[in-house]
Amino acid sequence: MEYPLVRQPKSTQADTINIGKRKLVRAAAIRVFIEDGYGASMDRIAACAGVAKQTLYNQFGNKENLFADVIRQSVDDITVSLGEPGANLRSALLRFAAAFRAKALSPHGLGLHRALIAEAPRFPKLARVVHEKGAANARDTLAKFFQQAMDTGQLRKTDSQFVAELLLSMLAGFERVRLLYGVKADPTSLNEKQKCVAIVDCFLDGLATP
Amino acid sequence: MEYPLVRQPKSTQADTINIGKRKLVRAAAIRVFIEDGYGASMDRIAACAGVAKQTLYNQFGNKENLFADVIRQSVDDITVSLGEPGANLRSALLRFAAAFRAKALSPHGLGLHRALIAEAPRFPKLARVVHEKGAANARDTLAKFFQQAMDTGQLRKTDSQFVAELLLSMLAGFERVRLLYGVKADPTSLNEKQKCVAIVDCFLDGLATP
DNA sequence: ACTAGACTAGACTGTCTAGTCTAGCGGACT
DNA sequence: AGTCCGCTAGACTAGACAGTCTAGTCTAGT
Repeated sequence: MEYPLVRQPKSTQADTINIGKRKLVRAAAIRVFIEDGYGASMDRIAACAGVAKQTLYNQFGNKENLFADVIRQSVDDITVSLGEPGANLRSALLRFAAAFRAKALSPHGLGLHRALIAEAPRFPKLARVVHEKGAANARDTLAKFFQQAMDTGQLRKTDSQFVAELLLSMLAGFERVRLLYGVKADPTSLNEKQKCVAIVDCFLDGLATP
Repeated sequence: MEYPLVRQPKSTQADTINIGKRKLVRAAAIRVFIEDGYGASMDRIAACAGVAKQTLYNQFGNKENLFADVIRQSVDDITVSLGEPGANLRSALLRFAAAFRAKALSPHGLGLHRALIAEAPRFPKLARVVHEKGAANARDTLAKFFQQAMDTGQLRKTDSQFVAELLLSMLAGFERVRLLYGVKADPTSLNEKQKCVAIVDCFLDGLATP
């Protein structure tokens, strides 16, 4: 049984459509979809939003739209900023590493990832868009950053797109899979910060100028 | 519409239960589950196996059992062998890299991965077992290998479990995600073999003795 | 020939869920 | 006051699907 997060202040909107309700529905939907995937029922989302089911349909038309809206919405929040390339390469990467891992390995990030992987065959366009706005975008930003570092001789010259992918893989590869499989045990002796350092240093040593 | 892979030779078993049918069902089920995930209907699996639905229930009791059986079955085939550690570290890793990527990035491997990630919350025990027999097993094998290499001074001493995870991440991190999201385009300029070499060399440089 | 038991095709049941519909409520504007 | 319109609660429809059941077929062993 699900209970509403917030009991709306009775609605006081003059607009043709109540924007407050829309936000309420979105918040509930993201919660429920992340928890249960696309299989979650509209009844449950409505209950969880503290709203009549009809309101879901008034606002979003159908389930696909609601899912797409909610997913697109939350991908915007996922992009991770990267400092300026010049100053200190290593410390910029360390900051990025920590921020990226925090998002990718959070329950929210994992739930989104799971739901989308599961439904990618059903919603190929949505999946592509999310990948472009999320992972591919992060890769391209990193790649540009690395390209500059290569041009200024801070890194060995090589395919910048590929090494960007490599760093992202190292930051959220095996461990993300482990968490997606629901396995808690981490046989590693390192804490979060040590992992970031180890990854970034391994990466930089591998890419050092000869 | 689905058509049977093989039209059974009419069944000629005296056993209480027809083993030929069992194999037929398993083969169809793995195909269909990999394609559609756990949501695939029993009717479709039966049609695809060229078998009556009742036979599925005779053989496996219910859908959960069939799914678990089929998944467990196909994880056994996924383990990748690793040569002896002594001889040539780099070439052993290169062989491993190619074999691992071939399995992890194949449509079969990806389908299995997708189905399991989607259903991990519903089947936590199954997910844990698969992770242990698959990824965790590969990691432990690699870790043992690296530990020996560290003991003999071929690699810098560090947490062998962690670096094993790191290599696996590099081999199937970003790219696996891209494929799971159904994105075909690879902006990278490297071919499969070049990727293996680049990954292994980056890894070895990062782990080189000082 | 007869029997046992696994198989088949397909009808059937119960449940679940997306989506619709209806009746009534209560602000907000005229 | 009266109308508009989004809201609510909940009944309802239609379709999908797991799982069961039935009637009848085929094969092996006796």
